[in-house]
Amino acid sequence: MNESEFLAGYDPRVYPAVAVTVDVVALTIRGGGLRVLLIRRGEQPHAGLWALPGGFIRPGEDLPQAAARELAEETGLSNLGDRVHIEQLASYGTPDRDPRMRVVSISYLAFAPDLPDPLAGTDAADAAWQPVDKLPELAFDHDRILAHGLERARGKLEYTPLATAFAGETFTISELRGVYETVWGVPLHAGNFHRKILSVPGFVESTGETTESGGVRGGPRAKLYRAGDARLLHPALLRPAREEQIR
Amino acid sequence: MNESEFLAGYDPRVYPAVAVTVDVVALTIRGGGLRVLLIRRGEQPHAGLWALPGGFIRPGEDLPQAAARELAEETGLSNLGDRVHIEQLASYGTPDRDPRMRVVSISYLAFAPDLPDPLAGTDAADAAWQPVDKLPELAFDHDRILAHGLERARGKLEYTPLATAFAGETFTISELRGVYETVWGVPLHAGNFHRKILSVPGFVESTGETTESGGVRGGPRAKLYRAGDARLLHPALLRPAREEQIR
DNA sequence: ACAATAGTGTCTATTAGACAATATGCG
DNA sequence: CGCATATTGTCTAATAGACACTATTGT
Repeated sequence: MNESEFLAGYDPRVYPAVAVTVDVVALTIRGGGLRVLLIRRGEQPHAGLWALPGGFIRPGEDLPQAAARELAEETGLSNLGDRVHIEQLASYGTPDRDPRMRVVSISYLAFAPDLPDPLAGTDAADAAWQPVDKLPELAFDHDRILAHGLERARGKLEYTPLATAFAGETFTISELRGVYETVWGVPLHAGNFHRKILSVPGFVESTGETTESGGVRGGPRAKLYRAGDARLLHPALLRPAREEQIR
Repeated sequence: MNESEFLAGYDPRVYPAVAVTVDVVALTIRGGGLRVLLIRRGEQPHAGLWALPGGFIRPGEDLPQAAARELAEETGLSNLGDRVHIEQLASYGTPDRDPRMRVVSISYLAFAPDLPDPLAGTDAADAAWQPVDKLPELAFDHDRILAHGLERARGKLEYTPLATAFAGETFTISELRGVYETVWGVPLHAGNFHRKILSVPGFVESTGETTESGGVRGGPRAKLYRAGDARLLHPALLRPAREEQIR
């Protein structure tokens, strides 16, 4: 190892600057479908394209904190705090993923109940919840990040109670089934689903209340539940076998 | 938003430098137990403490490439390429996790069959495979990263064929069972395990060969298998229920 | 011979899933 | 009234796990 290698290996300050950003894949269920929060970029690069909300981390700011800030700031949705579940997704650092400079992005995955329409934030020309099955072209490598987020979300519904994060404070079993059907994109058997949910310890707990009225097309009032204290579902709710995804 | 906020939000160059490192949690099975590759730091900070192999990313270098390089470089183990499975674990960016400067670390998780002893690399005073249940104090927040890696590894054995990455090119069902027992830390029923493995499509495929001899304490020769083409195990191999881990 | 291990057989409790039945409430 | 929906019941096939058995090989 010569001196320049030594320096290159040991002192990061000889490098061109590396910027660190957070990007947020925020998912919700709206209009009967799964939607992701996108902002339209107001500035170069990729001005005019849609992108995930995100931006540079600030000094002294922890990563999850930066993700929450970007989500709130770029959409005008504040006070999200306790209604949104947020977790780290993955990091992306391919050298040319941003034309300006070396940018490493830490992505976060957020699950939200149906929220108000976002307001375009400070550096966004526009912001909207967009259906994940009818997406515009995305800036940078955000299509890849989003695909990764969707895959993660679908998987986590199986073995965690995360589906409740898409529902309101209280919900019916049918509403919960709607979450699974929407995220997984498959119809589920109402009766078996109902029994299965109630058989998983700690998934949901009864509020003792029922809905005010039956469904719009009739039917009895449904019992209301809130999220239970389980962090893992045991046994898990497995998706119908997907032979093609195994290999 | 005033001008300084504007600048802080838009131009990363006004920030103090952020350094990006990769750290690798490399796991193997040795001496009947699960072990992790640690290096003893030769330099400040935390000189003398054990740490995960890792270091700053280099210009033009992709993140997985950096992880593979650090693993090879800091241990003297080269040509690992095709024998080691490596995947991204998580990222850590708490502001004060490194006393020198703001450092964001992307961690990688590696699974390896039993490899030769590492050689201390260029900036490591020492390097060794150390049992995960008898660890020394670790530098930085590496204990947290390692704990996260172990948790991930244990979980992935359930629904992916990753256990084969701990075995050699070919292996017996008993050896594979040993991997599960070691990583999970629980004994498994030999007969039921055997049947279960063979029932999962694409997990293992027979080589048609058997071991050269029986076990050291007797027994018939075992059939040899190699990893199959499945990427997911279906149905999964679930760990015995862990009531305490659910909530 | 004896002990250890590979591999297979069998039985039972549990579970997933198909299907049915009943009751409630909307139009 | 007629239909959609919530909830519960029943049956069957598949599975996990306990246990047992046979065959093979090292000491």
